[in-house]
Amino acid sequence: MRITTWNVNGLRAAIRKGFADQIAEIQPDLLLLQEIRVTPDQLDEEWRSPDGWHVHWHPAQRKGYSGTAVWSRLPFEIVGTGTSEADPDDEGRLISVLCEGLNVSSVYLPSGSSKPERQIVKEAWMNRFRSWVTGLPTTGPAILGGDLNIAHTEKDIFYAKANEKSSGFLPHEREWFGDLLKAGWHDTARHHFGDVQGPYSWWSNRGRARELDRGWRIDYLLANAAAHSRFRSATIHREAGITVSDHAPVSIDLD
Amino acid sequence: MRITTWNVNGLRAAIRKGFADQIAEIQPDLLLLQEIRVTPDQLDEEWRSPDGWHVHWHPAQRKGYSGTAVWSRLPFEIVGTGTSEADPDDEGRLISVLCEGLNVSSVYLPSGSSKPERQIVKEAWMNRFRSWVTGLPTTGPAILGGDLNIAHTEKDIFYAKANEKSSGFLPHEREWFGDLLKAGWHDTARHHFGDVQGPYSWWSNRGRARELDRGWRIDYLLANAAAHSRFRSATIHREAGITVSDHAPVSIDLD
DNA sequence: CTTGGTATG
DNA sequence: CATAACAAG
Repeated sequence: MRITTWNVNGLRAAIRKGFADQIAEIQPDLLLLQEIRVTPDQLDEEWRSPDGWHVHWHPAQRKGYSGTAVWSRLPFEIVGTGTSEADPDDEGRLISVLCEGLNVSSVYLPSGSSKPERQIVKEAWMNRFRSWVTGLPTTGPAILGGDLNIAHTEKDIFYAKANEKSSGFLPHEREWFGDLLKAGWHDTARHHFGDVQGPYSWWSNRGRARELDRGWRIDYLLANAAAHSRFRSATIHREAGITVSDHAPVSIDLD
Repeated sequence: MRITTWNVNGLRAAIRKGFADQIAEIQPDLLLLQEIRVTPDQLDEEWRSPDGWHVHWHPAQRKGYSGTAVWSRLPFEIVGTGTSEADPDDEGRLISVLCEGLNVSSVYLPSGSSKPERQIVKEAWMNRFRSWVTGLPTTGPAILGGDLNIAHTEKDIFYAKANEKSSGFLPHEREWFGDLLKAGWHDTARHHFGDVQGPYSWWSNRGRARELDRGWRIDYLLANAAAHSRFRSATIHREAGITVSDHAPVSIDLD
């Protein structure tokens, strides 16, 4: 089965720019979306309940902002949203589902790059997310997929030196990500591609960052032990996204 | 000499869509602009001080909103802005210049169509404008050009019946316009085209209003007696504007 | 339906 | 540099 995660940077814009064709090409069984920036009622019926898919939307309260979703070819049940009972998750950043015994989450960590206040929000979110991950059931296979807005190592970012003080590549953010791996989560794409530079999953819209492949790898599919034992391969669809989003879709194939 | 008035609906957008070509085509000696929606400092030097023109900008205080300008091939002096000493005209709606003995004004009356408060503002503006017109020197030739946001008669609007209660075609607005004519101002385009339906100078962006020519004539060049004695012809450049603004440029040729 | 400003990424 | 909400026309 194929699981794909994609920060679409506004689903309505993505649809205009060829989202459907790219999904038809990638053929995921499970599709984790981030930054949908839409509520279902703003979509045509055709997109709100697309033919051949089971879909769950988890939009933000605020219009045109953030939001995640899960699309699946097979039926699934919602396990939960947000990091705890106490977390209303009104920015629509975390949704977990159970599909064919596989626990799959679509997550969109806040960006901290716009202003210091947002970095505070990001770090609070990272803390809550860590607690939430720790509390996940350890028995069945599980996948954490989404835009974590953090590049892990110097292999995951083109301009490592220049970004040592940038949100998304701060030492303590990289360490936070490392802790997830230490806790038994596998970075599937890194596992697949080995110790090479890249491949990246996000490029700034400014300048010619994408064309020059000056990107960051901030979109991940993390697998726990049970899921990782079924891992076959990983793909970063670097061409697929070009016309659609500033992020590339990222996929894994599991047995 | 040719005088042209044009509500450009955002000069920066107009420039992107071919403003320069249209002006080169029309070849005005005096160009009265409305709804420039820009301050000179937001323009490149090339547009702030265009080659071969004397230009005066009268922007609104508020960014991206309203504003008028006068462009002239020959030098001119500013006679004044706003309707009185007491009127700061901070929406940049009225500028008068003196060029070769001709008194020329570019005026942009408020629209009242968005909400009742704006209709109040429009009517206050109409009253001040009437006083201002009355106080103009009666000796030399004078032209009042611009977007008055009022269609005068049923010949000046496609859907007369449907718009009897619409701002821009209200009985007292039409009467206010009639009073200008009674005070000795000549509606040059109407004089030129005679008692026919149209030609219109503005079409809604909604539906296919322009294609179906369901428009309004709300852009005028009014001439006092001295100017009207020099009147030769009038043109509504119905094709020129199509790619640029929702208003067509309107011109007169004077001896 | 379009412009342009703003917030956010 | 792009998306989307908004205010205004």
